[in-house]
Amino acid sequence: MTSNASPRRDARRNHERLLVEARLLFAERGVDAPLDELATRAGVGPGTVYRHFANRDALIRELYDTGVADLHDLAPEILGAETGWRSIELYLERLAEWLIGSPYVPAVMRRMAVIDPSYKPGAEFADAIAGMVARAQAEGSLRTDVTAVDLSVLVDMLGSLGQYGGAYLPFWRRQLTIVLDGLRARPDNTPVPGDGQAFDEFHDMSHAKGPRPAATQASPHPSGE
Amino acid sequence: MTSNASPRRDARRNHERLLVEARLLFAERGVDAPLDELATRAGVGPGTVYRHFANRDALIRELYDTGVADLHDLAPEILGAETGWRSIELYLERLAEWLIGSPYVPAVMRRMAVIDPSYKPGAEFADAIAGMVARAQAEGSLRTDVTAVDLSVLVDMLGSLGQYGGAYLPFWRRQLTIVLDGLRARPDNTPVPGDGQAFDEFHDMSHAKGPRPAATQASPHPSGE
DNA sequence: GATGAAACGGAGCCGACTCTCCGAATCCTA
DNA sequence: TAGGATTCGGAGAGTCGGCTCCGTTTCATC
Repeated sequence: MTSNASPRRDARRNHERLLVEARLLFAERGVDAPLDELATRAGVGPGTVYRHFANRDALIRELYDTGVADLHDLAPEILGAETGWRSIELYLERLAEWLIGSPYVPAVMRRMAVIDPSYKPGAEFADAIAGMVARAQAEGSLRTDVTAVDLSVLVDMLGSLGQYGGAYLPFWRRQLTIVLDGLRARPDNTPVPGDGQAFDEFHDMSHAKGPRPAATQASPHPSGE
Repeated sequence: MTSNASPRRDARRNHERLLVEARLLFAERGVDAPLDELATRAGVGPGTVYRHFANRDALIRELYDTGVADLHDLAPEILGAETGWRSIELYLERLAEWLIGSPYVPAVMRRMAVIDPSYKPGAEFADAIAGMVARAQAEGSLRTDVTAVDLSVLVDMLGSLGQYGGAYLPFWRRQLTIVLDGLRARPDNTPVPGDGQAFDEFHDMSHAKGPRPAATQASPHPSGE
């Protein structure tokens, strides 16, 4: 919101091209892909990249913001479903579909946590999701031993299939079906072990800076095996 | 198996240290992390890194091989379970646990596909897994509309939680429970949509070079939103 | 169309990373 | 413990990507 004067048409066009190509490039090669290549792909000079985005971090932040805006667009349909169970179905399906179609998102989220850990737009979704879960559980359709965080984690798990590229796109709904069947309230379900997490922890988790090292010990296979 | 002469003790020790630190480093910062930092972390000079691994690709290949060896160690317990269903449980649990504890694996697999797409050790697992699935389905415990590939994909999904770092480690079994409940044969399951994939396709998928671009279009949110 | 302002392109500087080379240090054998 | 071979350490050459600067081009307005 600096000056309300419209930028020139060519500037606006280049800005859009850069965002579009950045999503493709970051999805393919990670958020550290050379920005000179971004320039080439977008058909502009390197200088133009830096005119639009002060540096890589600024570009990542803008991609992050458009992602959050996407989520806001999805919310009404999901939360407004006729039954609580239908909301759950839509939540998993729409969000997983979006994640799979936006494979740059996980890397951008993780990098944002490094750039500015205090930046948490979208925190307002927490209450809505918790309400959705409570509704479906009161209705008797969703098993009562899962939490809103568990659902969000399942969404991320399904979304991780986006890493597998376009070849997998026709198949992820198979896993979605299995997960949804596992979420139904049923007398003979195995109880979910342990306690759920708070929603705050989910933000930190889904934006994890990277795997914490402690878990990785030496492989039992010394070397030349 | 080049020369059977043992390397010097310090050489062997450094080789192990480098592998251990490489797993940590690649998990934290990706497979493109600077090798000079690997040297620092392992407490050796940069020259030593290149004495042990001709280049980054050689290091990645060796990490890949130790991972495949880990899998060979896991196979007997999983395949030798008393019931078909128990095999399925162990397959999901043990492999997911391993993946989560080895967060360098996905990146290393993807990079290996780039380095040498023809290198596919572990292809011999396909028949064993297919047999395990057939056994559990014949037994009536595993739903019949899932394939061996579906299970492998579920393992990768669970394993993707390793990306979330140590903070999540106590929780992934919650999602495992849900998935297992979704895999049980039940009269009122939702049929899994579409056809399953061949196992060959799974190798290419799990080693996907990176998300194929086609799926990522522009966000509907032009820019300054 | 002329004019001023805004945006563009790309050459080039700077810092970071990869990998090499060789004198110094360490290890094994006798 | 002495000798010979192997390995180590780190300085430095070469390369690559991030980012800047400014002459040139494009755009909006009159």
